[in-house]
Amino acid sequence: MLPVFPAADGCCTPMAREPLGEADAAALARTFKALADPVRLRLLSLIASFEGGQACVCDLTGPFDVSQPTISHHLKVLREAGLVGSERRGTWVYYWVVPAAMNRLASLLQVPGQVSAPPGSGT
Amino acid sequence: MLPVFPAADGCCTPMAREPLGEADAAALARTFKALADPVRLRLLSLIASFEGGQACVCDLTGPFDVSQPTISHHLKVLREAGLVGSERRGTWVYYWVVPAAMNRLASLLQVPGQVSAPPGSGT
DNA sequence: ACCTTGTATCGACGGATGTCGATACAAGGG
DNA sequence: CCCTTGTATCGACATCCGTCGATACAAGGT
Repeated sequence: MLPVFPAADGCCTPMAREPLGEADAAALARTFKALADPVRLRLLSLIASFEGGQACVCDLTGPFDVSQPTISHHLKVLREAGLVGSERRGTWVYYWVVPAAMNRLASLLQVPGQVSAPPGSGT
Repeated sequence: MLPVFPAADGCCTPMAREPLGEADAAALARTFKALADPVRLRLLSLIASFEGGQACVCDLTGPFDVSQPTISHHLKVLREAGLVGSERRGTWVYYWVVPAAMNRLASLLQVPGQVSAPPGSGT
């Protein structure tokens, strides 16, 4: 399984550089599955946007049209994917995003070479 | 639907910066769904790794344990997500990744504040 | 102790998704 | 033309996934 921590600009070989192995692809797919839901994406950006980068579940149930158990489920998915961390503080449970995990994904997606030119041009 | 073209290093506001709207989240989730499969991830990196950045379907069916219709299906998903482009050239159909789309996703995922500290990061 | 509030787990259900074989469509060669 | 090769579509099936209500667990106040 790919390590999650060492996120940096050039930490991970972009997947466009050499073919992904089966195991890596499976692990990566699991992570992207966690991102492949509108509620979870909004949860992530909502948590990250909170002051201090943290939010308790009570802050997160309001903005959504889904039930509290569903929010709890989505938070669990994000946590198990390593995208967020959580901690109980008294009565409340707080969540925060794990920047290293997000940045690692970002660097994996990066396609070197060109950024904003139409495909198939010359080459 | 979010535009796919204008990908650049700092083109799009990272989703960690302000809460994603419902529509944007839905569109983004659709894109990540396309990435949330091991076969599609390997296809993507395999295509990108080919010389010239292009591969015909006949190059892509071999490395996988799934049937040709399944590969064709996955390529369709990637194409409809805007992650790859395709073109028929004689008997064969060629695919290439769309760097702008990949880099846009990468910049959206980026969480500012804790990367690899480029020179002069004031935090 | 009890009750209240916050959060997580459980079981169930409907819809989405990955896979296949069969088959249709596209292009070129005999 | 027909046949061969390359690719896409179709229909069917099993599994996965998001959602819910009910309920269990956690912590603090009275």
